Amino acid sequence: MQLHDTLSNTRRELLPALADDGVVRLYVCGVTPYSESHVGHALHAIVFDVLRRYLDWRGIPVRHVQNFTDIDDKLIDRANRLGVPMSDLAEQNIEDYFRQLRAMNVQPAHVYPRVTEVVPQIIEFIQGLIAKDFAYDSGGDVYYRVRKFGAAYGALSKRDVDDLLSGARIDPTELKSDPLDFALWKTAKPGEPSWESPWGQGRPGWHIECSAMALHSLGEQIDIHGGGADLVFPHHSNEIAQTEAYTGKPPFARIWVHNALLQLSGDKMSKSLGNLVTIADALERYGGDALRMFVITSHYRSPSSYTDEAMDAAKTGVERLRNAAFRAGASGGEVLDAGATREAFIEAMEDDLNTPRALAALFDLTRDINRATDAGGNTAAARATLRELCDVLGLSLQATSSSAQQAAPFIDLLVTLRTDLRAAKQWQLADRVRDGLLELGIEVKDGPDGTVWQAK
RNA sequence: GGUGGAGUGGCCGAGUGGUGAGGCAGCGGCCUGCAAAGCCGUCAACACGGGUUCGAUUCCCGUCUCCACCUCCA
Repeated sequence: MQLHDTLSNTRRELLPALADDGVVRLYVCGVTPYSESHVGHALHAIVFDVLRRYLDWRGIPVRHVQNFTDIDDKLIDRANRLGVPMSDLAEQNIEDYFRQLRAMNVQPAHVYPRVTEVVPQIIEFIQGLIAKDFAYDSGGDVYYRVRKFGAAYGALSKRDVDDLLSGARIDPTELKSDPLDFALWKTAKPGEPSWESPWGQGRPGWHIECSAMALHSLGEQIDIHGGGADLVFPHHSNEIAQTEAYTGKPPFARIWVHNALLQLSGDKMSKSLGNLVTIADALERYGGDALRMFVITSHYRSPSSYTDEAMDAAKTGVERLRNAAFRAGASGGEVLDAGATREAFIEAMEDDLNTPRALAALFDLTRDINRATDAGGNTAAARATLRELCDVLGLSLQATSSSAQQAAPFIDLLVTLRTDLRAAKQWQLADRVRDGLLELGIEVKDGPDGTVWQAK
């Protein structure tokens, strides 16, 4: 499989995996659980879930790690404002996030490390950097010597280290010896959660957290490091600098995979307040499959905009796939072969996870299935393939909500009654039943083999 | 200002030096008691100006516009 690598700006072959055991090591920068997750986080989760699912499906062993940054400035601020412990706030948001991942049919990562679980390892990491003179203690803060790492520091973000100087943040309270240096450890301020360290009470900086968690959950070198494109600089640049300086084993990651960010346009009025759409909003309005369809409709490196029109189209598209995947068909007749679809699907996915093209193959198969079914052909195997490939993309194709499930006996009764009315050519009454059900979100469809219904 | 990316038919969105992407919507037809679903047909694009080429949406140059990053962010 070929994946675009941000560092070399080229496509790289994923296999073979770096480690002897052949397991692809995948580290993805996760969320900071300081507030509700928005659809951008959903896109991120779905993109890497599709990658993970595809590798699983191809029989490629993968170890997927995604962290939670549960020590963080914003987390501290918000917890203080709410008057709750930082850990409670983080826990609450992590629980919500997990629930939403399930609703989006995202397979859990193998490990979800948290910063609070690896503080001793972080301290050890920093000590190692100090021992190699890549870091220095300055009044209880510890900073990383960016200059010492050299020009390689700007490689990922394609920036010249000297150019970075002009943009470097100057905070008078910090005790850096060079403006480019960044904090590995921060002295505790009053009211902040803190941990004991050789440099006094304090807490880790953001960047060192991910380096330490990746190192301790996957090892010194990994195959894929993923995250949002907004993390390229400085977060991932810093990760490379820290980890490679510490281990002395470049490259830290063979392939850097960055998903483009979701635009939240179309809502000009609330621009000032941040026109964020939460995952919960999107799920309630369109459902997990539609959200996922929206994401995989475009390539993960192309920025896309979340709009109602796009979501409506995605939802309708899912229904088209679902209708074909579960369409009743004849068991006799000519057997429809889906082999070409499978090949096209794999070819697209191998090509830097080209989900739009993979999806196009599935829609082609959908048309073939419908056509063959109309012609009395045997599409059972083709439909099974469609369902299988949809599953690789993480589309659940589940039509019926739990509430509709509970009402199923009553709906069945109404539908049976309506069938009797139709047999008696009582069209007006039959239509009243159908219209009434539609208003309740139940769609009734009459086919040659009888009437079926499903929740819209 | 710097770095990177993008401008494709009504909308979303792939891709390619010359062959139909795909989806959603529209239109006409078939099917249906009527619908829905489905099928067939149809419509239409490659920001602008140059250049290379037998031929460019696809390569090169320029212009315009948009976005991201350069500060916390998936």
